Amino acid sequence: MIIILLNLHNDKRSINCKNYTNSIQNIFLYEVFMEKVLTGRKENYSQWYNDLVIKAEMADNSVVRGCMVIKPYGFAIWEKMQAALDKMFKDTGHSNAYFPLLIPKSFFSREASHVAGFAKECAVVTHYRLKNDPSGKGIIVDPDAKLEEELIIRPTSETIIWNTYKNWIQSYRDLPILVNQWSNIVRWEMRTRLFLRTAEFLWQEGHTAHATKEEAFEETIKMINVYADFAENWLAIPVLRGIKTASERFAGALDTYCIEALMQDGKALQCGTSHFLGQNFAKAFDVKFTSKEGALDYVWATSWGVSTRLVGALIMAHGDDNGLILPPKLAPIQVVIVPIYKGSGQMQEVVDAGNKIKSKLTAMGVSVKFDDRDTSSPGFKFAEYELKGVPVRIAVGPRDIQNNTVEISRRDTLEKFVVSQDILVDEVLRLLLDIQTNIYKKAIKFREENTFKIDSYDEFKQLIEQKPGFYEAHWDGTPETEEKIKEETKATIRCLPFNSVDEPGKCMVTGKPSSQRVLIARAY
RNA sequence: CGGGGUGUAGCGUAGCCCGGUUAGCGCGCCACGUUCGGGACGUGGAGGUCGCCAGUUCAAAUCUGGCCACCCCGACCA
Repeated sequence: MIIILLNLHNDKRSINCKNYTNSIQNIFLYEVFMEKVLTGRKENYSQWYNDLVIKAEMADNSVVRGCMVIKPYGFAIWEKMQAALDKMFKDTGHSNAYFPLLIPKSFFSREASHVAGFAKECAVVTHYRLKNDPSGKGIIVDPDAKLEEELIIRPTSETIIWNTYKNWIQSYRDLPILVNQWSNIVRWEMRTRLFLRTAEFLWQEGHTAHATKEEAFEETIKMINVYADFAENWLAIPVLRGIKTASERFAGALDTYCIEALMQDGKALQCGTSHFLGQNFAKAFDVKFTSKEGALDYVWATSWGVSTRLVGALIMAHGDDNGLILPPKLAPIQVVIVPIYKGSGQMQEVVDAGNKIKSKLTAMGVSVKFDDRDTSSPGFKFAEYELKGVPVRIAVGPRDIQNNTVEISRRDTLEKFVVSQDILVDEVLRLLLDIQTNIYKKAIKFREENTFKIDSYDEFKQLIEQKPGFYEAHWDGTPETEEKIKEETKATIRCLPFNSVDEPGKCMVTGKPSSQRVLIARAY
């Protein structure tokens, strides 16, 4: 009998087996069936991710290939990220501005490596008008409306910004310029995934101009540290800071710094980058300034950015088979209250109690949703908010009103307990803090358990298949060896981590001398 | 952009191989009633240009061609 049920369960057409399982009163299998809303992480991680993004109502695919619709719940998470980051940028002296979406094509050819890096994935605007198709079939591009100079939809804004900075900067007194912009950009990607890689995405890009190399360098490091701080204290995702190898460097940068995080499937995700641009863009756009001493010199530059990809990071770093697990600091809903009642007689009393709890928590700055919809059952709501990763759930029913209690459940551990309403607010505040640190600790533990020192290339080739994760290995510093590793193992050098100790060794591939271990992983 | 797969109601699908009634089923949705402490139940109901365009045929969800979209695997990337 059990075998039959399991088969039914695995069969996608098993819808009717609900009744069937009921009829033989097999409660256990019934529950297994009901929980089967998401694909399990172990079963198929990328399917789990795709399911979750859709089912938690974060985003949908658009009819336009590679583009996504960010739905209110997903966008609310992004807005919370924006608010936190924006404050951090302001606190470090930056101001927001906005530069245009469209960039003259010629701007891109000014900086040689920049154009080489982005040319392959640019959307181009060639015309400015449509007209009715003379053959009567819809609408066509008007061939008479061809642009003199074609425009590129920004894949990043260095060129348009440095062309503008030229007009802003004459003297050292005009420096530094510390500007950030929140915008969308388009990179015509071959293969896309919601939040992780889409043709259009939202991000912020900081663009700063400095009088000295030292100052620009300091800014580059400062901002990668801001990102690391944000990742760990807000996203609750531990990150490694480091410097990219030449081949992974931003097109047009002298150095690229990054934060790298480990996802639950053992793959690395680059979560933010900060570029030391040297004088490359100043030279390309002829941006010079007169120094205190009266000398004329090119301006020093940085740029740095994080994107809606961070929403994907959040999902993959913390989620479980029941759905999202959101860090309380970024959760659009921190606490959901679910009323439980029998019949309309009890309803009013319970709803009143729920509203009271809501206002008490709201007064303490907690974002609360009281879900008093009469159209779905408590059990349904429990599952729904677990899917959406709401950190704390409070259930109130007649029994609670009688005992002056509530039932609290925390999303990260799924533990449930009953507390007195007298200490409810304190308990919730404590829980929110605890969940924030707990999921961070859990992520650190996961990273520790999946970070390996490796010295043998043969061993590495096997292990990267069996136990994907972060690998620390010696590398001889040549692009040839880097390329070889990439080709043979699909893993890449993610970065040369800041925190790695000086440790003379031998390159695991060539045996040539190496001064430190680098971080190698398969990456998104 | 290369290899593979899939497209039938909002979602999941049967039917397609072998063309022929009114395209079947589950979830969801709507109405009413009973329910409500872990995804409730009953009764009734609505919902489909079978991805799009052409072709073959007396007749196309079904056969042929083209196109589009999505998924998986590669190359490229935040």
